[in-house]
Amino acid sequence: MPDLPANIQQPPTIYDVARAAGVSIASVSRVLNGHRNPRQETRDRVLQAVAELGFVPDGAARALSVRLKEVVGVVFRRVPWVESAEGTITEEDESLQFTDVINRGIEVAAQLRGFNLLVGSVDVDGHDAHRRIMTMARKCDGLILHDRVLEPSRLAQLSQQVPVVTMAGVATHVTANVRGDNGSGMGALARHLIHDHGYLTLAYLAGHADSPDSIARRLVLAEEAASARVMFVDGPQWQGNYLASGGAKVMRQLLAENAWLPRAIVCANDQTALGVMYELARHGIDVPGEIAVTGFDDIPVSRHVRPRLTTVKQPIQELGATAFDVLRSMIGNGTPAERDIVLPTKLIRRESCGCQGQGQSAQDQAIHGKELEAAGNAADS
Amino acid sequence: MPDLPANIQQPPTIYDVARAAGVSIASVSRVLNGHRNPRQETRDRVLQAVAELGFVPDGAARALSVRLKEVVGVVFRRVPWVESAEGTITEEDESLQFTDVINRGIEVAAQLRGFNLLVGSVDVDGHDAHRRIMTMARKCDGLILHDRVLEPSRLAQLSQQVPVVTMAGVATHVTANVRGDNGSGMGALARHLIHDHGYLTLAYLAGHADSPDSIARRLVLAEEAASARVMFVDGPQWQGNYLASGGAKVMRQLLAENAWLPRAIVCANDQTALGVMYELARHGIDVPGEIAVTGFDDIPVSRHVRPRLTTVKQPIQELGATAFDVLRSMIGNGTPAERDIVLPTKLIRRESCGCQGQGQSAQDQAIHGKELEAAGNAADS
DNA sequence: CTTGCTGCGGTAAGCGCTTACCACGCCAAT
DNA sequence: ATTGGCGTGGTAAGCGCTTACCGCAGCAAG
Repeated sequence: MPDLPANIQQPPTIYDVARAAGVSIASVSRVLNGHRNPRQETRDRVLQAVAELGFVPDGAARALSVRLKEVVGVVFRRVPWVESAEGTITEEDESLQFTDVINRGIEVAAQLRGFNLLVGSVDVDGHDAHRRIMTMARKCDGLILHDRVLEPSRLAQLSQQVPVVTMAGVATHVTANVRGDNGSGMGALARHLIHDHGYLTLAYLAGHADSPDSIARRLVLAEEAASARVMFVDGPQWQGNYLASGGAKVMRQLLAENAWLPRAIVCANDQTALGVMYELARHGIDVPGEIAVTGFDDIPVSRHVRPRLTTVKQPIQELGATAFDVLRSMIGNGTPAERDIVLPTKLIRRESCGCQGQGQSAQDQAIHGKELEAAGNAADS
Repeated sequence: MPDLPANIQQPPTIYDVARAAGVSIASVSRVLNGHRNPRQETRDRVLQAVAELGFVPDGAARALSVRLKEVVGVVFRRVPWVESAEGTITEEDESLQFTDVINRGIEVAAQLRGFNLLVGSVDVDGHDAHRRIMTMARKCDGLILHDRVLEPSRLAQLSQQVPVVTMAGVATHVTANVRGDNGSGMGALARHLIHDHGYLTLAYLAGHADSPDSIARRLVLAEEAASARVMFVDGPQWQGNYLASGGAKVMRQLLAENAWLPRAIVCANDQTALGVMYELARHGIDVPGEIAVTGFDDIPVSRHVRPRLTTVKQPIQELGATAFDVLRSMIGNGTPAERDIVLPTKLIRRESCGCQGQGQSAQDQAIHGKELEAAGNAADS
């Protein structure tokens, strides 16, 4: 059987359609773009030719002409990949997490407006990250940047290529930023730990040292602790990196040197908390009995670990969708209505803080059940 | 403070650079594309102008000119989203799974070759999926299609726009396909259950009825069962949909009508197995004590559930990377070296099949530990 | 001194679209 | 019968690049 290389031939162009329909390329274009110009009879001829040839306009040509690519880009930092003992590649963090969920939110919102999502990742060393991001920028109408993918000093340069929205960063003169409300969320969490549980010693296990989110969360926690006259510790030995490995490493270190430990460890995010719980479990330390642990974000796995993680829920999906909407509003007319968008957060009490969480537990179960059922039905249809 | 709308002005074009450097646009282009033509002195002038203006060539214009966008697309089927009782949106399946891992593999491989990844998803009803995919196709140099995003009859039409590679489908005259080796993997799993564990009754909980993977896996299992004279059941009441919800639903149904159950349930994929175990646990049925359960794929969560899931490992990451490589080879010259690429699979024995798995467990732990450590160190650097 | 290379670099065509501009024919109004 | 308006659709310019083609020096060979 001769496998015809059916794809060496180029797809039809608008000229082919025009010829087939016996009209000019202008008319073809007008029909395709829903102008009211061409009359019905012409329109039909064009449409028929389009159908017969299977014509779809080329994106690049269209983009060049209308100065709109209908593509937005998102850049995130890839977590390191490791060769495991089995010889296969596994990644440090294996669940659908903060970044991934945000990206989904972006994608869904983009689809709604006829945009597609171009994804790019930079790795830890990110030596030529700058160049790669620049190139990517010129393939898009706008860019959404996750935390730590580009030195802030480069932002101005980037944003003169395309509009830029950052996630969990800070707004600048030229870029907008979308984030969760760290203040109210962390405030509620801190008061819960201090007043409801009566914990007298708290530690903050930080995210990246320069992360605005991490800094803001630490600040609020410190303030609440101070005003309640509760002991608060942090510092270099409590420096994590937003990854489970970072949390685990900090705990391993602390445990190894037999350091003093607080009654509750407030982590910069859920990932970190997961790492902490993992390490505590390995050392036979009971959570929350001996040490309470909390997270931030409410990523999906948080309610699947034991004990289930008490955390502050961010509307992760909406964070992404909002970022897209803001970016969209910047494309075309240059300025967004608002430069610093903050979405509400909410304390989610589960067991890792010491709550019995029976009610909560039942609720989660119910949700989970309903969810499975509903999804099952939908998928069957 | 007047926030200068620094981005209403268009980014510089090659003409701006040429003017600034006092040369023609041709020379600028030549310098940027590393031709040996322009002499050092000219080259320097150009480079300086480029740096001063912050010039980066426009992707669309470049694509139009060189007939290469350096973008590949991937389309996957989004799982349904459900309004939960809390009023927030959650998705049926919350972990980084088959599709996601493949996409990462694609993205990483693409980056290596200077390509970017355009992602698009279609939802369950996918009413205008066809049009959306077509449009997307013209924004890319090639397309990778996951299972069930497009009716096979439409494949020919699509592939006359751009080269197409399918995942876990079947190769056609015009498309290539990448998949795991179902035969050897399922064969090993079946023989393990039958000979090592001595189970006498097996059921196959299918994926989508028309999925080549699911069909192939079922076939091999049935053959092994037959040749060992072991009882094998499947059928409509064992029809899942590759989702956890599907597995759970099948079990709920079976349990509700008090149906007879086999000693071991072999699931079409890990997701399904997770759903099955969830439902069995809810009914207090011990896995693997009363019923053994196995999966397929070895997605990351498989080794984090209790009991840990015995499964057949597919090189998921490589599946994606391979798909990209094949697609890349089809871009430009029309035909891939091979149309049906199959990657090896491997039986992974954990506890859900009835193995004690202490050794395996220790190994997993070790890997996990090493992984965390290595990742932590890498991230710190 | 002419001829023929060779290295540089400018001119312009073209990639596949969209759309401003205009030509044309038709009909109502003068 | 001439004119002006309007609906229709063709012509061509332009989007921002790459590159084929060619002209022009400079220099070695005849």
